[in-house]
Amino acid sequence: MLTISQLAAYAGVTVRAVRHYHQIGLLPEPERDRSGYRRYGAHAVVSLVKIATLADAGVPLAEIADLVRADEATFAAAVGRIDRRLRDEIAKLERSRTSIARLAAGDALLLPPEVVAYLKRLRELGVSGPVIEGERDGWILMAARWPERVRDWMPGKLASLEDPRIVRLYRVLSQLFDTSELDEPLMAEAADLMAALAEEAWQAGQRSIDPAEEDTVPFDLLELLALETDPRAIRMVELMRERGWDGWTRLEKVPPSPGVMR
Amino acid sequence: MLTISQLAAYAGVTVRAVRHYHQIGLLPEPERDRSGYRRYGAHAVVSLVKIATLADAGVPLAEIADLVRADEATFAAAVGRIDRRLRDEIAKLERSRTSIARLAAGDALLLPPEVVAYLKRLRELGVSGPVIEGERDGWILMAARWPERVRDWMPGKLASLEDPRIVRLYRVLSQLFDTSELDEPLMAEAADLMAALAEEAWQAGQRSIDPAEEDTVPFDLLELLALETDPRAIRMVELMRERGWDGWTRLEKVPPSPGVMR
DNA sequence: CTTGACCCTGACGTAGCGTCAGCCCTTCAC
DNA sequence: GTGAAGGGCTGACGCTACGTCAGGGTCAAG
Repeated sequence: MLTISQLAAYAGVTVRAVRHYHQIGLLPEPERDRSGYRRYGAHAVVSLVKIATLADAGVPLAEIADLVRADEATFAAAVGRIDRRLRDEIAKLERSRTSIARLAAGDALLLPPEVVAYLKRLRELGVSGPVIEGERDGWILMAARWPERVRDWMPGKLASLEDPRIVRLYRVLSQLFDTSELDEPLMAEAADLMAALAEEAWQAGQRSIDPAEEDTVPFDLLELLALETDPRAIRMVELMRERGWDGWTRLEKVPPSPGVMR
Repeated sequence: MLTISQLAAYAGVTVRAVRHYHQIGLLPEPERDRSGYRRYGAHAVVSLVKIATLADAGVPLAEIADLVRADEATFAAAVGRIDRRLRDEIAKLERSRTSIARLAAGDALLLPPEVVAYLKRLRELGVSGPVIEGERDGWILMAARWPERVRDWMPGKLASLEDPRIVRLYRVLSQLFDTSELDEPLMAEAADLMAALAEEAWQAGQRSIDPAEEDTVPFDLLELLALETDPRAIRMVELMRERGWDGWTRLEKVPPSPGVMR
């Protein structure tokens, strides 16, 4: 007769595992000796070896009980189920691994490579940290909802960086948001630049996305993000409104007003 | 501002997951509106998208907090750790899958194919169910401790089935244990056969395994298994002892005695 | 005013054990 | 005889990442 630790050692499992199998009724409780210790015979060893082998093969404990005494059909079905489950788990982990691999290459997991390239270009153009972080977070919002569309947009965005006025705008914004001061003349310059660019896009027929059938939530979040990030963004919205534009990141033409927003 | 379900939907997670992230401090609790509802801004969306993306990539939640604001080296190390962990998990599941595949082919998971072939041969020779089950359980015990050695033994075991006396022995045992009667003359025949075979093996120099340096536990369990399985095995041991052999599955020469065992 | 869709907190459940805590039993050396 | 070591016992909490009630409040629409 064996003690619990001898039994466990024979089957290559821990004592705790054996007690667990007792607890869930997978392995019957054996007789106790006069001091209350469990004493195991050869049948218990055979049972435990079977259990341990199946468990090691990835069979859920709940199914092992049925499995060890099932007929052909039940057995085959169970094996099929288990195999499918394992296959799915493996596939999921494989996907995780490729994601992790992309992680090793920087922002690439959260943003499509095109966006990463765009942000890199901004950095090269001397755009400051805070502005780039705002851009990145904004693109994360967009990419979360429209991963494919964002990729389509990027060539245009990248090309627009050839326009010296746009580069100038980014640099002005950099200067604005890199300190904690409120530089009113500089903000006016930024607003003028943005208004001019918006007007040009408007003339060229580039309206904002049709609000009728579009999901505006990402754009709303974009506005919100800017307002949350820096109180000066509120002032910028005001300045734009004075110039006849509503919004900050997605501009709409409105009658110019000198009023306060909200 | 978003409600919790809008936030969750945007990031593609469940409401419960968001609350869980709050609970473990992964995502900061937002302001509440006057009815106690959580209200989220754009920054929360960005944070949650990051968290969800990393979690989906298989990063443990406990590491995500560090990961989203780690320096280069820490980040690379963490990514390396995570990738290794994923690789190991995949490898384990792959092994499980091959095991499961073997399961689909019968006993093959618990016993080496050679033993399965041996048992199949016994069945062909007309050995009855109970005896085969006893054999199988016995081999499970042996294979659990000595998987390799068992495979080496099998060619000899298989060859021994060419000996008509051994086949006869198996058939007598089948007849004996297939009913619940105690057939004394048949038991005597079985004992005579076993004794003769043991004597022959002994003459041929095939001693039992050297008990000095051997692990006898598997053999002890084998004896125990027989005694547990059927009380008539006790009688068989007595009969063998009268013929000068000790044990039942691993025989040792002893002075013949008509006494009772133990 | 009701109805259905949300929101809240709190708490238990999941799988398979690991790991105490607190106590008993046996054995061995001193 | 007496510690100390090395089992064994039960009971209970911990871990992962949430799912799923239960019991109750809130909001918007018909």
